Parts: sequence; C-alpha cells; structure tokens
Amino acid sequence: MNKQIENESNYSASKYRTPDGVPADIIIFTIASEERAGTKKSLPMRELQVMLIQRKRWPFEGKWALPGGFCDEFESMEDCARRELEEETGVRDVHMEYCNVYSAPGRDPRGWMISHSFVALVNEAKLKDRRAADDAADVRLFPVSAAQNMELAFDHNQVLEDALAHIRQKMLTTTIAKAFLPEEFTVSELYQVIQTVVPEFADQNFLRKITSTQSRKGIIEEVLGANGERKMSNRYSQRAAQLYRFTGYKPQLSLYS
Amino acid sequence: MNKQIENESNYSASKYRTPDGVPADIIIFTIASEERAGTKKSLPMRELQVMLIQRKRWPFEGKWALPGGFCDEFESMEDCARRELEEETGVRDVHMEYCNVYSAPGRDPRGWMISHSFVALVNEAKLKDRRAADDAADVRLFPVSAAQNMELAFDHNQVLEDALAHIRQKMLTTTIAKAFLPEEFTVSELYQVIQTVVPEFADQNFLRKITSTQSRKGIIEEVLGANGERKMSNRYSQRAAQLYRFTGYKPQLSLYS
DNA sequence: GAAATAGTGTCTATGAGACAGTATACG
DNA sequence: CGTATACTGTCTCATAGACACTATTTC
Repeated sequence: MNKQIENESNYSASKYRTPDGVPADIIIFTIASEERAGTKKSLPMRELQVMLIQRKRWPFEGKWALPGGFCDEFESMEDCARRELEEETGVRDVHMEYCNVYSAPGRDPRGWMISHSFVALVNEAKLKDRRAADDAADVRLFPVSAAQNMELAFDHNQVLEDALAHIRQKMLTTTIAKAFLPEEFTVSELYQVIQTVVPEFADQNFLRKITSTQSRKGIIEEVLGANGERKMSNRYSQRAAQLYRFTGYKPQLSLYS
Repeated sequence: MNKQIENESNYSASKYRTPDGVPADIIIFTIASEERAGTKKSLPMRELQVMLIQRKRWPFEGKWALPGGFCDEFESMEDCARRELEEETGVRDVHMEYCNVYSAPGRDPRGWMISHSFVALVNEAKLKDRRAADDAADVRLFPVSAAQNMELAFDHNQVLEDALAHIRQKMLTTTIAKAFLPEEFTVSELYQVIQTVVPEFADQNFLRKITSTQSRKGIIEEVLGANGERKMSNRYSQRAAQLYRFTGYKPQLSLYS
C-alpha cells in the first residue's frame, strides 16, 4: 500500500520508512481458586494464572504467546487492547492498564513492530462461563510460574516479567486487589489475593491494621445489611466473618512523610 | 515507499495499513534556582521548568511544542528519546523514564502517529553551559505553570499534565529527587526540591524523619570527609549543614503494611 | 543583637510487631 | 471435642505531629 497523506503543505509521511505495525499485547491475569480437598469450609488455594495462546502461523508457529493484535487507524492502543481482550475472553468492564512499550529493533521477524503491553486483571468468576464455552486447546490459562519457565514467542518472556513486576508493585501501592475480588469480601480473601500476587507479603496483624488503623481507615468499609446490622459471610469459615467493600479512597503513599 | 518484508511464509505486513510514524516526545524538566535578592546566604527560590520548542512548520506552525522526533527502524523508542534529548539539550546520562503512549485517532494532522512520551529530569547545572551556547529563540525553558496555560501543539497540553502527575507521584515514592540535586546535598535542598515538584508537600519534622527514623534510615547517608569527620556545607546558611548523599536503598512502600 | 538556617528536647497519641488468648460453628 | 477461621487483649518500642527551644555564623 502506498500511503498518501493529504495536507496543506508538502509534508508527506510516506517519504520515510514507517513501522510495519503497532500491536497491543495483553497480559491477562486471573486468580484461580480451588477448594481444598477434605475440609469443606476452609480458605481455597489460590494461584495466579496468565492467559496464553498457541500460535498457528509463522513466526513462532506452535509456540505459546501473549494474546494481542494489531491496532488499526481508527482506534487508540487502549481500544485495541480492549477489543483483543474481549475477543479472547469475552469479558468487558475489566481492570486494564497500560504497562510498557517494546521497540527493540528485530524483536519481531515480521518487520518493524512497536508493541504495547497492557495488563488486564480479570476476576475468575467473569471468566468461568467463557472457559466452559470454548475450552480450545490453543487458548489456555497457565500458572504464572509455569509460563515463566516456558519459551514464549517473541520477547514475551520479558513482557511477562515486566507485567508481573508491574502488578506486584501496584498490588501493594494501589487498590487493584479489587479487580480480583467480589464486590463484598472478607479480610482473609483480600489477604489471600495480595499474597497470591506478592508471595513475600506477610503481616500477622493484617486484619487489625486494615480495619483499625487511622491512616488506613477508609480504604475498605464494613458492609451493612438492610437493617444496619453488619453483614457477615461464613463461606470460608465456621465463625462468620465481616464483609467489606472498597470505598474508592486511595491514600497517597510517600517515602518522605 | 513500498514495503517488502521478506520472510519464510506468505505473510506480508504491507497488506495492512500501517502507522505513519512513531515519535517520541520528551518532557524535559529542570529546576531553576535563583538567589534571592538582598540576603546573601539564604535558600534560593526554585521553580520547576519545562523545555519547549517553537514549531517552524506545519502543523501548528509557530506554536510551542514538546521536543521530540520520529523513531527510526534501527533504534528503540528509548534510544530515540535519548537521541532527541541530546540534540535538544546537549546532555547525556540523564534520568529519563518512559511515561505514556498517545494514540488517539486524529491526534496528529500529518497522519496516524503513535507518540511515546518520556520524562527527563535534568539538573540545571548540566544545562547551564548549553543554555549560554545557543539561547535560540525557538528553544526555551518555561515555568511549568506558564506552559500549562499556553496552547501547545498537538495534544501536548495533555501530555504535559500526564508527565507532571507522573513525576509528582514518583517524587514522593522514589528517589528521583536525586536527579535534581548535586551528588552531595543538604536536607534543606532535598526538601526544597520535593516542594518544588510537589507544592503541597510539607512536613515540619522533615529533617528528623529523613535522618533518624529507622524505616527510612538508609535512603540518604551522611557524607564524611577524608578524616572521618562529617562534611558540612554553609552555602545556604550561616550555620553549616550536614551534607548527605543518596545510598541507592529504596524502601518498598505499601498500602497494607 | 537581628537574621537565617540547622538542629534538638519533649510531650502525646498512634501504630508496628509479637504472641497469647477468646469466639463461633461445623463435623 | 477437635478444627479452622475470626477476631481481641496486651505489652513494648518506634513513629508522627506539634511546638518550643538551642546552636552557629554573618551582617
């Protein structure tokens, strides 16, 4: 295709070598929970998983890769990523954020490709229907630890590492845990989600700190029932636990104060 | 130019409409300090400034814009940004970080352009020589507050706002203040730098906190002279102040613990 | 001695960290 | 009655936040 750009001067972008494509790649994370065998009421095992697709074409035919696709002229990179995300998972209204750009020369054998990575955090509940519908062999969720040890297409191993570092940092400094939780959740669930993403995270007094310390009070709030009584859940425990929800309040972290 | 990509299949990127360019735009911040008139030894006035260039060509001829330029096939976006940065300012080895991508359709009248913004933090000392050399009328530092009120080319007002938000956040959560400071600095200088970037920042006990609280101890350290005595400076004060340097240690901030 | 910056003393309320103890309900 | 989760009590030490106070040097 020969590009002609009409404009008011003699400028023409077609004088220059231009990129062969600007793809978006999406790192779709979800947390899979599995009931522990034996006990009924107990906290589930949780595992961070990432969605990969198996390539059917050159290049990297047969290899697993992050889902993605090319941006077209009439959409933004973000639109493109959301479109791809919906095609791959069937879900909308999902937490997605821009992560990084990959532009090293030679990173894509098809030509000069500037790839943009987006991280999507999808609640497993939203993914369930879809998973049943087409359990295609070429689209699968892998435990992140497994994906890290696979040889992925392109520079996708690096993209995955960067994305992981990105969400680990965000998990601790923002309230993105919300994306992996139901609207109403218990403190243990929140704790588990954080630990699933950031395994090093540990805090004996977590419950007390998140609910009772002044500086953090306001991040989550107790859910109340119709009559003003506190709403509880005993999904995971004999003793019912208080349900909480995020408030939207986000304290500003600082090194210096 | 008609693109032909040789490869082992019948894939050809040239079948698709491709972008007309992938520019990098650089938001070059510096902190200008000015001695206060009258008093000799006193803390200078500091002001956050941003570098703009005046466009000579369509589009937006005559308007001020962020410096930037097109990426070529044999460099990464980061390389491109560093190249442009050096062309514009003559400096290397500067703190620069990737900020965001701008891809809204129609954002550039020349065609389909996916722009990548980089934030550079340049110490005014490094900029001084250059500024004297060519004080070109079409490249200037503006106070950020002035730039915000100008009508910049393209979507550069938005790019600037995003970059500002980016460095404000980073200023409080990382040690990028380092980029605006000499190797050895006083606590007051550090405090001033933070305040210049984040005007809301205020902390009566700053000195004590940064030097004496366990959780933060290790971010900066006292500079010692040859004989192990503490190195002081009285550049800004009658009473000499302890000099500090950054250690490289970066505590991990967390909402939850 | 006034001015300007640097730094310390001290008090109170809050929070971190650790560990033991109690509460609830199911099987 | 054991077990798994959900909390609460309590102790110690560190920190935040506020405000007054002292220290050093120059003009």
